[in-house]
Amino acid sequence: MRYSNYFIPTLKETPAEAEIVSHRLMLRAGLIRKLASGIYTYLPAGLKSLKKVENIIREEMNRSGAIEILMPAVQPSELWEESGRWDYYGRELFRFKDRHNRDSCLGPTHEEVITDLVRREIHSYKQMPVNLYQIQNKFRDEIRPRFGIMRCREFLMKDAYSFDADEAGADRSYEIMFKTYNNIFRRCGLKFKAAEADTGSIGGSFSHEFMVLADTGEDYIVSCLNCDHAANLEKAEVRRTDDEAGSVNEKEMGPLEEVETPDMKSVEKVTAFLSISPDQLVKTLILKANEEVVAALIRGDHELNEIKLKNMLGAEQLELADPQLVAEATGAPIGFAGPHGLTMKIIADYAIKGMKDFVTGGNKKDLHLRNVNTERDFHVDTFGDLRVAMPGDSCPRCGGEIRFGKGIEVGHVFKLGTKYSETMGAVFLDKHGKEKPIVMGCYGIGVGRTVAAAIEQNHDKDGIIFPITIAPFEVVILPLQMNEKEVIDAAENIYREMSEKGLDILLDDRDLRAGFKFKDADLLGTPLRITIGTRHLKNGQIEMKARSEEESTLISLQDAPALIMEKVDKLHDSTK
RNA sequence: CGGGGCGUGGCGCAGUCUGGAAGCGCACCUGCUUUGGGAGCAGGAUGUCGGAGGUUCAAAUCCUCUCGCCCCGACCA
Repeated sequence: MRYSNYFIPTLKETPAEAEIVSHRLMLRAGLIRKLASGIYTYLPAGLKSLKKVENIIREEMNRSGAIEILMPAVQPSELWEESGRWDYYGRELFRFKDRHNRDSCLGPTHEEVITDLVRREIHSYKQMPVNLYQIQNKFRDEIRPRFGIMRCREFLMKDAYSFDADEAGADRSYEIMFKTYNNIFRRCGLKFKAAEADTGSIGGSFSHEFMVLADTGEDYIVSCLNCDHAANLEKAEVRRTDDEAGSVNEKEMGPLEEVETPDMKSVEKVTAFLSISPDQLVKTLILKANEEVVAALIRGDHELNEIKLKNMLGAEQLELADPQLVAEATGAPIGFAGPHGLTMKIIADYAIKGMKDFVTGGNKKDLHLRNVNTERDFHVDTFGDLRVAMPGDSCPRCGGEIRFGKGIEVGHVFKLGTKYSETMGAVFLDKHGKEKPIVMGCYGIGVGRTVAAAIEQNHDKDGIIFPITIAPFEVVILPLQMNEKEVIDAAENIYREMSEKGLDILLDDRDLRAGFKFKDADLLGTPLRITIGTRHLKNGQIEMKARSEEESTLISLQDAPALIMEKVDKLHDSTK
């Protein structure tokens, strides 16, 4: 491609709206432009990068045996009402009415459409397993779009859906996708982790998120330094320790006593006043799960993980009770709730189990209780893993040291089970002629987000450092003196010869100063730069420099094609 | 939806408090010089000051309403 005939509008200054590095660089390098909040145009170079990711995905999906289809973005409300998600998905669904006043929406995901297709077409175990995927724009009316291409309202996504006759088959399909995703992200040149995750509004029995490790990520992940376990913080299990197991001998317990704690509503204030440490206090949180009021007990220095509680209760909605409800339920204002004397269901974190003579609220204004003990003073309905994992905890699998980090979710694989096939009646006949629901899985990849994540992970002060597999161009040629015939000829020859060998090359044939071309080349992040200038050309030499390396090397004009090819191959090898 | 901030030439901003000729840098156009890390000089073009209404002799500036964008939070593959 000749720069003079192409369109890469770079910016010297950063637009004020861009906060994170990938957003800034994508705007500055002329890859994207915004149309409205969370709605972006891909400019030519941005689109090339997007297409390269798309092609890697397509190749690996096809290799795994998955089959490409294309479903409509416009979907009728009936299907969503059938699955129950017309209401459940909520405000995030872009809805509209057509001219006949029929309710419709723009697809944020395609479980309903694919399940509808499959229930019409698949009737026998002989037709499975099958995995159908598409690469298509998705629409989600995000509460708050942000970070440029990272969280948008319209975005390109690869979504795949697997269909199996039984659980074992579904597990195999999941496993194949898991491996395929590893191949895809490795080929994109990313450093990533597969983390255990919550299934959220997609539902299903288990899932993994593919997280690109980056400080600007929106998710927290916990990973083990010893084994390959990793999990999203909202899912991360807490390893139970031995002292949580033991029961406490009643004879050793101190007598329950009331203590005045005027206006002390926080853990800090109460513990400071009573000269105890936070792990000797138990917080009592009042929550509303669907319509039921429940109490959750958490040690003072721990934090409730609402998702764990939500899953344990099997609740669709869970929220902290408002002050009025807390007063009704406990008889005291917020800050003085305690389990003693409560009538509602009480759920306690495992850490409570081994505690003895702890402090709780007294269910009365300005009152706390000392020497509280489970069983003697109140009954716990269920113990469970309810708290957020924190530094100092150990790996739930191997007990190793765990590390906290941030990540960008670029892919998500779910084992759906029969959630959709049952509600939507996607059934088949097995070997014995018995009717069964199809066992499903679904697998998404954010294509644009993958490009943004790659930039988050690969950049420096001068611009992007694209992995060669997803760079808009593999090589950029900079002829520095556009008024010198020799320079132009050399550039044109290399350009022609390398293009014929199939390389993706940008020839910067603009009549600009050298500095300008260098700056633009660094910004766009093309992995390999060939500089041709009078300075070295008079010795028959040109300059070759990898964007990711500090040093450039002089090579002879004659050897250039072979050496460039060799270097390009080497850069590609690093993603294999 | 709650909190905070911002809308002035293509981009980045000053001017708004305290009303009185719309400015600066970059980009753009012309000419000359320059030419290996975002050139210099000279000249030039470019504005519904987000929009509507109001106050005033006079509004980018004050008042009311409204639209859009960004950040934090709640929410969310």
